[in-house]
Amino acid sequence: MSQSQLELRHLKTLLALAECGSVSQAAKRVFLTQSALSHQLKALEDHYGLALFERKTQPLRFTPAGERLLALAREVSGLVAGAERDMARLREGEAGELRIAVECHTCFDWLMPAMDAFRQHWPAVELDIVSGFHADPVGLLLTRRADLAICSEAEPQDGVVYQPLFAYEMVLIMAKDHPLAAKPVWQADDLASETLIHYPVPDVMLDLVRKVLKPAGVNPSRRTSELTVAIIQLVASRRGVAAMPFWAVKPYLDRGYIASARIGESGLQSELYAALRQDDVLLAYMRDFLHTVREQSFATLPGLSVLA
Amino acid sequence: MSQSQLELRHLKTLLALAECGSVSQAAKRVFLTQSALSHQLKALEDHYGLALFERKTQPLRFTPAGERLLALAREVSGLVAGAERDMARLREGEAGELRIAVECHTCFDWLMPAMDAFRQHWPAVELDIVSGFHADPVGLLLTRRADLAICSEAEPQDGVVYQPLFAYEMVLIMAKDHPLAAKPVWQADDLASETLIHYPVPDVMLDLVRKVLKPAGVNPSRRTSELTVAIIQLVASRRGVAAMPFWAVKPYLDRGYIASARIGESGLQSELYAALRQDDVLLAYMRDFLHTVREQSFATLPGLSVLA
DNA sequence: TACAATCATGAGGCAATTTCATTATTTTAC
DNA sequence: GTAAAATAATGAAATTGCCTCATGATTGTA
Repeated sequence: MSQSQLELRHLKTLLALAECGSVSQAAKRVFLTQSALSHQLKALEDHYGLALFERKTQPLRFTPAGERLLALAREVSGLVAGAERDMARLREGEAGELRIAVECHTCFDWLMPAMDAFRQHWPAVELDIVSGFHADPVGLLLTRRADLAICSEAEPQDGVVYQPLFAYEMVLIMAKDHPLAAKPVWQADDLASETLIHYPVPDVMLDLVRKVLKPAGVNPSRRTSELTVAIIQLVASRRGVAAMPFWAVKPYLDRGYIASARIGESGLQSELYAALRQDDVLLAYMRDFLHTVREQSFATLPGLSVLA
Repeated sequence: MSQSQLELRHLKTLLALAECGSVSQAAKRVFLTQSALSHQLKALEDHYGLALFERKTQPLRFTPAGERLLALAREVSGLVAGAERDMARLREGEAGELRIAVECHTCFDWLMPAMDAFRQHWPAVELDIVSGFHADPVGLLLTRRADLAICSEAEPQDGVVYQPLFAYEMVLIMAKDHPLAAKPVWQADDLASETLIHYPVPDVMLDLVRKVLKPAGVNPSRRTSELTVAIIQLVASRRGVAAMPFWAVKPYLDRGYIASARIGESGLQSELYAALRQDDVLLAYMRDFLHTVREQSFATLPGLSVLA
């Protein structure tokens, strides 16, 4: 019967729990085991003599007591984050440079809000996006034309460190009245007679082509577009199909504009890493930026999962 | 090299540190050893890579980094306290009864502000003071005419529990031009030819008489007054001397209205306890009231010390 | 200068938290 | 409806981290 008092650790757990809707998912978010969180939550409930949430539902529902503690967690976590930023600035100064190289188009969806938040917190750090879509963003790091690169693979390289951001599933989208719209899982062959719509980037940067179509020897006809919304429009108008992150198309799926399918039996998983120069890993504003990206993304994008 | 993150425990330590001005005093306030706090603070400084305060001064001075964390602590502690009150209300309900029996006049100095704060937090609890100064306030508890008694000794009694509040020193006050005004320590004999001014209560409730004068067989002439300010006036006008809590007379000492002396070599220590019925010990509003009293008193009264 | 008070430090003990392994329960799929 | 999968609870073992103890260093004071 542990009688330990409330700690910030507990509040962080509650926040993760509210965002994930399940104990096991929340456990991944705070890098602990499901068991640890189960014990921790039970200890909290014992401490206050109150149930904090109903376990029999999915996603779980908080009780009024749970809601109250959750409200505290929300109030406190912002204050703590602000104080810790100030501590970092006191240690390392206010200024710095953060030029970001981006390799994927959809990244902008989550990058922009994160950059906006970051600008508020670190007004003296020069924040930039390195223009163009480079096939080798990591090269830009070493030649000091960028300070941070967003990439989908962590290829070991001297002097470069990869920090996991998050993982998500790429889904195939098609018109609602597409003949195969009801098929929940598509295989490479199903795409043989389709038109594939994608961003105008080299094939190596298209996971669907590189990981699925090429290995299967399937080569559908192509069409490109720069803008996500334009691709959605083309798909809805039966001009072809496209592979998109689930979180990018969920709003359109919910409104019934298009249909979606899983790619391959176990789905096409995508991962995102931030690459930094080894020397910059400990920079406070760098760490804070990555933290902001993760926080914001998990809070706003549906279907994300934690990346080791 | 501990890398543990910030916890509420650390913030509480910083608050105690700011109020006490020394690590060892703060340690008593949070019921830990000086060593524990020293380790804890060092861990914090290591964690942020910043000094939090200068140890070479008395009272210690916070660095800007320390001030920043202290500010966080102040913001957060209020929020946490509020949430924990709400949790208690959720568990036990809003209402209750809290009738307080008081045995000493000066208690009102700290009791009133505490009661005001409490009323804000527990509007549905009936808060009262049991009128008159009873020689046996604990009796009122058992006959259910009071729910809490303030007393200066913890005499064991069935069904009654004593909770320590705080300890302080009683000092002798006299006119500034009193012949013995420069004497730093008075003994019982020094009072033989004085007039002792005190509240109109039985001798057993006067620590000076019971613990010092009676054992020494000294019996000075007396004069009584109901009001603290009136007693101060009489003392300043050379009508006699009085024994008062240090914290009650400090403002007058600072302004030079009167002089003070220690009573006996090691001073006359007074203690205050709250007596409750055993059954009420776990009542949330009761615990919160006692907590409020301690917090408020330590924050506003000078020279208090912790009571085991 | 010595003494008292305060603070720092390292080692050791202990308790709180985490993990592991397993069982119970709920949800999903067929 | 049952089987399989996912999720949560539980107890025991292990680890981690915190606190205390004992002692030495430092600061302020008579």
